[in-house]
Amino acid sequence: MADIPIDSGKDIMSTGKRVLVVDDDAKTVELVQLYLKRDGYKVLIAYDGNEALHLAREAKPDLVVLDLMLPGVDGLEVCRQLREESDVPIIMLTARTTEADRLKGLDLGADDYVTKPFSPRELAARVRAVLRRIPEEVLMRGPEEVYYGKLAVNFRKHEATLAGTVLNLTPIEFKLLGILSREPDRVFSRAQLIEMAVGYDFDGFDRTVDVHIHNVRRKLDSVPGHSVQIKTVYGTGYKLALGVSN
Amino acid sequence: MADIPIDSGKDIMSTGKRVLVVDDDAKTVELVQLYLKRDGYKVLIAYDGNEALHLAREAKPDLVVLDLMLPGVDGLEVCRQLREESDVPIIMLTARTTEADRLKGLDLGADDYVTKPFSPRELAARVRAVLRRIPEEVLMRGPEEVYYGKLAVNFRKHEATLAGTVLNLTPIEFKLLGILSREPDRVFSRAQLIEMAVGYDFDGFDRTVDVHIHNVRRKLDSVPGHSVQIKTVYGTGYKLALGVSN
DNA sequence: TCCGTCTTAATAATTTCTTAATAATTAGGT
DNA sequence: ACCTAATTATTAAGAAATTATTAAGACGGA
Repeated sequence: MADIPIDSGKDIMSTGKRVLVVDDDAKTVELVQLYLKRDGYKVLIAYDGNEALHLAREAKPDLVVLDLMLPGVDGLEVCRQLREESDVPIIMLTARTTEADRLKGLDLGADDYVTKPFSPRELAARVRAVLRRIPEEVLMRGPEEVYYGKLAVNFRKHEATLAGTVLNLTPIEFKLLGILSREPDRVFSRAQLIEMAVGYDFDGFDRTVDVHIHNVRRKLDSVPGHSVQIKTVYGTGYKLALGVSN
Repeated sequence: MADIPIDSGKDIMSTGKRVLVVDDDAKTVELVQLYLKRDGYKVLIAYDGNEALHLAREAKPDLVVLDLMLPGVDGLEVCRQLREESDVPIIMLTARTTEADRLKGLDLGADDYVTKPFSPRELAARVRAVLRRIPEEVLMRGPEEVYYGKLAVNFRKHEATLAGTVLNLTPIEFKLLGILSREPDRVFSRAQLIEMAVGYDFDGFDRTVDVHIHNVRRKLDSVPGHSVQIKTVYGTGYKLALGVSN
């Protein structure tokens, strides 16, 4: 097999997100743990419902893999409790596959299902899928580096330079400039920019973009003798353009 | 215009929009269906390309979720066909496809894509996101740029040029000129123009258009050596026409 | 804890929209 | 041609909407 995992996941690795695995079967847990660790996640383990709830409150994991069949507090109950306390994504492990069961899980806020018996590979892929809120493809597709005026944006190095000077951009700033650079002159709405740079599930406020754009502009302007600028299109959004040299 | 919530996703529920899901894998379809239904959409299902095209023509869905790997007619082909017939937004489901495949899909007019395996919750969120920005992109659909005489209106750049000179138009002015340019020589009433350029719920009075038209004319006239003009049709409205060069 | 980043909120600055008043033009009847 | 009523053009000012800027708090990671 192509031994390159479906989505390279390497970006996620570095983030070291925490995944809480809840299952009373030690063997299952071990197997899952192995695969998740290989993907670079930190794995927390709970063998029953109470432990799960406790750990979830303590460690605030980024995702919970939850078996429905648990000793003590039932899996569905755990799910409901978790939902009351946070928005942490939940992947349910279940042997039962009736429509009713699925619906129940959905109503309780599960993000995805994996039915037992499952392949740990599949589970790992689903974990990546749930945690992958911003498709890295958005930034990684297309050429490795794009140029516009004296601006160069290198996506492999994750680095932008203007007239040879390295711009010290934060992650969001880099994504914004990357998006704009890919299609200079095209206008992007704030909603589009937010979605592509922050994530489709961002539930904040459009105007956050303004601040990021402002900061990118500030950094662009700190480099003298170029003409790349982010233009405001009143009532619509922003676009990258060449203006008067500064 | 305050207290109407700006649409935090799930408000769309009440609209009951129709989503066509095209995939040959019954399990995938079922899962997607569950999540979309929970969000209040009416879900139509097709298991192959022909069925999909048929249903799309029949039911005119508001959005299509389209798997690329289909038996019979290929997903890309379905995408292309759909695009020829309508502007319905398309979200593509791609398994591990090559870069080339994805770009192809986007070139064919897909609005977004999700790679398998995906979290159904993510898909639901994307559906909301795409449907949310339809109104703002309504002008973007159709041709990216239209020409009339020496006038060019580019919707992607949100920029109009006359004889190569950029016209500095306000949002409403741009929309007005865009509407007129799409169908030169056709007369539009003030009510039509107001509705299309300002909004369905404008509660002001018709004559406001006159001022905007006046301003567009002024900006057109500031460019010498062309012949594009907005003509007044007494008692009826305005239209775009070619007149004597100025 | 310290540091960098993100988000939000408040306020300032800017641009655009609408209205209203007046002038100019048109159409139609005489 | 002339007169009149209706329609449109022009202008400027105040209102409204959008964007810029700044700073403070939240949050997570070294």
